[in-house]
Amino acid sequence: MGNRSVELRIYTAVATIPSGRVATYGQIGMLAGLPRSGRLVGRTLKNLPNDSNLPWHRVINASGRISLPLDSEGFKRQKARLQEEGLIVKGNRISLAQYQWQP
DNA sequence: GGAATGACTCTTT
DNA sequence: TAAAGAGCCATTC
Repeated sequence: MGNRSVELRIYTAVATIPSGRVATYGQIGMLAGLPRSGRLVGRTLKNLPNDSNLPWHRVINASGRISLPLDSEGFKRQKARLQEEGLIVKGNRISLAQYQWQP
């Protein structure tokens, strides 16, 4: 098994989230082989280039909410993309019971 | 090596 | 349901 950077493993995990579903930061950490690394996952996604085609918008926090500031551009983009995929987003809330990805 | 950092999470109030 | 506290991890300085 070749050693891949933490960054790359997180990217790979995020890329597997299917359209119309969401995963939590902690969940992505687990899938990337980095348990309890939610904060790390969030920090890594923040550093993504704007032109990245990674489905970062499908990652939300364990409370079922978008973790970006409500008034930020990032928040608007994430919410819009999720809605485009058919999810119901009320304010910054999303139903994990209904949309959380179960790998 | 030690301290600070962040798109987090779990438990307890 | 919301708020506060402590815990966690890799990266950066």
